[in-house]
Amino acid sequence: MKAKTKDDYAAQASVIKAMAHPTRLLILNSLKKKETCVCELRDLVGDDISTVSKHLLVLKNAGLVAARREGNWLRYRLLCPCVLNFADCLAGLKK
Amino acid sequence: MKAKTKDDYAAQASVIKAMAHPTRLLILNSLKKKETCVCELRDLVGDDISTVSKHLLVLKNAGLVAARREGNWLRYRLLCPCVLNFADCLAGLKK
DNA sequence: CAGCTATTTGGCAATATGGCAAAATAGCAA
DNA sequence: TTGCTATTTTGCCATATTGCCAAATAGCTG
Repeated sequence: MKAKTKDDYAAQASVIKAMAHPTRLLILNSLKKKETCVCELRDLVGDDISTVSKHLLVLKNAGLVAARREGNWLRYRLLCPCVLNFADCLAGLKK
Repeated sequence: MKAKTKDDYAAQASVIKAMAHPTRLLILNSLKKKETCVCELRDLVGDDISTVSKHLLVLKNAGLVAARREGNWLRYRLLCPCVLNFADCLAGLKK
């Protein structure tokens, strides 16, 4: 692995920042199991649907998820399952 | 892996948030190579030393680094190298 | 002790973020 | 077209974060 520039770190940090929220981690974990529409995710996390939508936008901009329209529903899916390996690695840290 | 509670996600998110900054990623990568004192890290990142110190505090509170005093110097070291595997996984995402 | 170096802390202004609600948009069906 | 549902966008406000400077602290040496 070569030396990284500040830009490299900024790019990584922006993706990590996208994960750095409890609700978004919950969403990512849920998407690991299956493609899910926004309304299901709203029921899961319990926040206002506009809030859930904003979280999904954050994840989409970070390149972590993608959406596919199916009739009225947008089904989101996880693009990078490796992020959850990381979450598991962290789970071992604190306990 | 069992279902996680909101608290589990909050704990994970707080660690991830600690990583979600370009300067802190740079610091973590540097610490992977060797224990490093604050003044060396200041030269590396180029910010004011108080700013670097605050970043290190964030990392310490997250449980990612620890400090050891050696004379006048505090040498910081990385507690959880696995976090960098994650960063590498992300690096593969964008390119 | 005084004087020095390394580091942390407090305060502050600028900026970013989270979440709610209202308005806007996209697609379906009659 | 109108009406309906699912979703996104926008505006707003409260809160959190960032990074600088100055002051305070911790440990060394003489």
